[in-house]
Amino acid sequence: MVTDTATAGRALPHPEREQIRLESVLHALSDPMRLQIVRELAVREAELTCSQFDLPVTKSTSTHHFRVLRESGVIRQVYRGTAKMNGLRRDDLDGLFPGLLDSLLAAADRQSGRLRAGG
Amino acid sequence: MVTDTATAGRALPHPEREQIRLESVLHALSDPMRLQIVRELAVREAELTCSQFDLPVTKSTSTHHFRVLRESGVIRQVYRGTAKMNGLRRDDLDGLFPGLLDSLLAAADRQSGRLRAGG
DNA sequence: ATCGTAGTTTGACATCCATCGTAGTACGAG
DNA sequence: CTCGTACTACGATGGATGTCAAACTACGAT
Repeated sequence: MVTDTATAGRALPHPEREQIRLESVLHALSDPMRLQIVRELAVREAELTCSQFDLPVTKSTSTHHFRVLRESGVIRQVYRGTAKMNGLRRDDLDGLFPGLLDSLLAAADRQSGRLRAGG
Repeated sequence: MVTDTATAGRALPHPEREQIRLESVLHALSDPMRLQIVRELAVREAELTCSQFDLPVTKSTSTHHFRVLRESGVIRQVYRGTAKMNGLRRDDLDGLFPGLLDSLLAAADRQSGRLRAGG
C-alpha cells in the first residue's frame, strides 16, 4: 500500500529556486488569508502544521491556500506522519530577491498596526 | 491656452494614502503588464501618458490596467488636455510601507536580468 | 483490525479577471 | 464646426479564483 518513499511520505511538487516568479509570489501574498499564514510563519520562525493556523475557512480552502503558497515558492511543505509541516522558504526568497520578504513582512506589520489603531 | 495644472475637466477617484491596502498593491503588481508599467514609471521618474507605454495589448486593456493601478493606490492619474498623465505615488507608498517599493523594483530588475540571461 | 486525526480530492458555484472589439466621449488644432 | 488623437465605456468571453460540502486517503495509536 505504502510506496517506497514511505518515510518521506507523499512527495509534494515545489518549484526550484530559479523557477520562482516574482509575479507568482506577489499574487500568492495578495490574498489576506495567505498573507496571514506567511506572517505567522515568519514570526514563529518554525515549521507549523496546517491545523496550527486559526483560519476562518474550511479545511478544503486551507488546503487550497497552502498549495498556492507552495506552488509559488513561498513556503515548503513536508509530510511528517499525518501532519504536514509548513516552512517559509526564506533562504530561497532572500537569495532571489534580497530584502523583499522583510519589506513585505514589515509592510504587513505596519498595516496591521495601522488598521488596529485607526479602525 | 495651455494651463499649468488645472484642466480639471474629469476627476479621477484615487484612494487616500491611508486607504491604500497592501493586498491591493500586491495584487496590482502581480500582473506582468502592470509590473512592467510600474517599472517603466520608476525608471523614467516622470509622468507618462498611457500611449507612451508599448504594451502588447489593446487600448481597452491598457485602460483597465491603468485603472487597477490607480485604484490600488500605486499610480496617480491626471488629465492634461486629451492626454492622461501617469505618475508613481512614491511618496505615499514610501510613507506607508518604507522600503517596499524599492525592494519590489529591485526584485523585478533582478528577475528581468535573470530571465534575460538564463533564457 | 479499528479508529481518530490530519489533510486531500472532487465537484459545484459565484465571482473576479484579462482580454478583445466596437462604439462613444473629451479635448486641442485648424 | 469639423477632424484627429487619446482615452473610456460597454458587452462579451474564456479562464482563474475563493469558497464550500462531502467523500476519501494516509498515518499513528490503541
